[in-house]
Amino acid sequence: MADIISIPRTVLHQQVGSRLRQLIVEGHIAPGAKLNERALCEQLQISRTPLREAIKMLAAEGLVALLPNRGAVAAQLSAQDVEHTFEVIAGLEGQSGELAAQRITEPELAEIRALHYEMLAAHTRRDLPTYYRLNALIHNHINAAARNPVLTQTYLTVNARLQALRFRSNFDTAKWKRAVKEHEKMIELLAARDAAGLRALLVAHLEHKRDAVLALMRSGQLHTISGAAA
Amino acid sequence: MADIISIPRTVLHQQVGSRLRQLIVEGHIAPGAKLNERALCEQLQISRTPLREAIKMLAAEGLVALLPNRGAVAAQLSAQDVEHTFEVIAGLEGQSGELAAQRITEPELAEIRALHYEMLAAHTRRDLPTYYRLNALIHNHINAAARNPVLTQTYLTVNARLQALRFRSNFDTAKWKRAVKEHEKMIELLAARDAAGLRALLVAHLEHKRDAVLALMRSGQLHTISGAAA
DNA sequence: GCCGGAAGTTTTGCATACAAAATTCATTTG
DNA sequence: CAAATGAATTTTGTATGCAAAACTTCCGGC
Repeated sequence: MADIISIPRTVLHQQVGSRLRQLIVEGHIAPGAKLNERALCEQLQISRTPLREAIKMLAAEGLVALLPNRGAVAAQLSAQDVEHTFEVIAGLEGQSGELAAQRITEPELAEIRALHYEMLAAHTRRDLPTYYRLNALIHNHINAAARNPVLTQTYLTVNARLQALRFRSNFDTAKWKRAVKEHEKMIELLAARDAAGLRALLVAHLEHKRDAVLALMRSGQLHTISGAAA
Repeated sequence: MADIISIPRTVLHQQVGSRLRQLIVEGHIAPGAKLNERALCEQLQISRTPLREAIKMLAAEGLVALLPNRGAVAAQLSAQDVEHTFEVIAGLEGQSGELAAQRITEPELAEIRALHYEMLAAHTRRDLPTYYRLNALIHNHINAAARNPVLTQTYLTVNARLQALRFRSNFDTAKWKRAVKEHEKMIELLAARDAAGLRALLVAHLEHKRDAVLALMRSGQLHTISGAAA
């Protein structure tokens, strides 16, 4: 019964995996940076075995790239990679919205509405960190309302690669305003149970985000090298 | 669509990962079966280290489940898991079709048409294995025409979980006929560059497949490992 | 006869050891 | 002085060793 609570000590390679994932997604390990096993072993106070197992997991998630006989590096997305990844994310989030519009309950909708108002407050105060936190929360709630753990898991895995770009630090005021507008429309469509409409909106929303990120990349404000991948 | 990068694999854990993936997807390791490290080490003639690293990769892909202090088992999907997974696959393949309709070239379309006629021949001969091979080939070609490696990779990873079900051994004649009809329509929509139409068709196609698989699961006819069935 | 538990065995998880490949660095040579 | 070469060092990849957890077996008690 208490299996949710009674997992205090998980296996080491899982812990290391979570920690590494955090380090990469939060940018403490920059895209393209080499993952030196000895250094990480010392830093995390573990031996190489669980570290290597964790690295292999992150490689399967697409967060690191394995170079034969040369270890692993944090994944570095080219402009094309970013486009492709956003395209997939748009599809996943669009489907998430489509399903959520069909399956969301009134209490869930109310909670999202509340979060939306909190977000408006953050926007008014120009409080970007809080805005981002609430923005992510709203998207997570929509995702949860879709009631499909496989979809959620897939979304989180692919999205982690984009989060590693750390494109949150810059934000254009006009674009911010548009994002807020889009969020307002989102709530309306959810309330109206307009599945197709919400899908379309979310896809458009992601396209705008993609364009913003690509613009940042081109302007060099993102530490990403436009490689010749794929 | 196998990995394009089929350079002679130099790293052992990659080889082991591919082999294990094959064993699970092809049903030689049944869903729910325990992965005994010692036994697999002897069978594959390797030590435990690369084996364990490979198992961690497969766990990240969702092909095996890790039980703390109790090793790993091949993933076993519940009816709900199957529904959720098909839902995601439908979205991915739908998007794949949508993009393919926009991006496919004439030569690619011609090749798919040719494969389609070969498939019709296999259907007429009631040659199920060839039919399946060609069916998979056509879907892979459509996927390739979408020109999004991230989408392809995501699709392959999620789809591998379903392939492990080995639901191909049984096929109803009426359903087979419908599947052929759907494929015919698919080509038409591709030729007409009807992106929305192809998406809708593929989603419906996957829904039918899902229903067939769920019916098989309920009747307990699943997990019957038919031989190579060449 | 069946259940519970303790000793023995197996298996897993982590650490370490060893070998091969890659990188570094100094030296040599044109 | 620059490029090339080769030895020394570092780093990765694989195998093995050891301890803890889980499973098995067998025995005694009810």
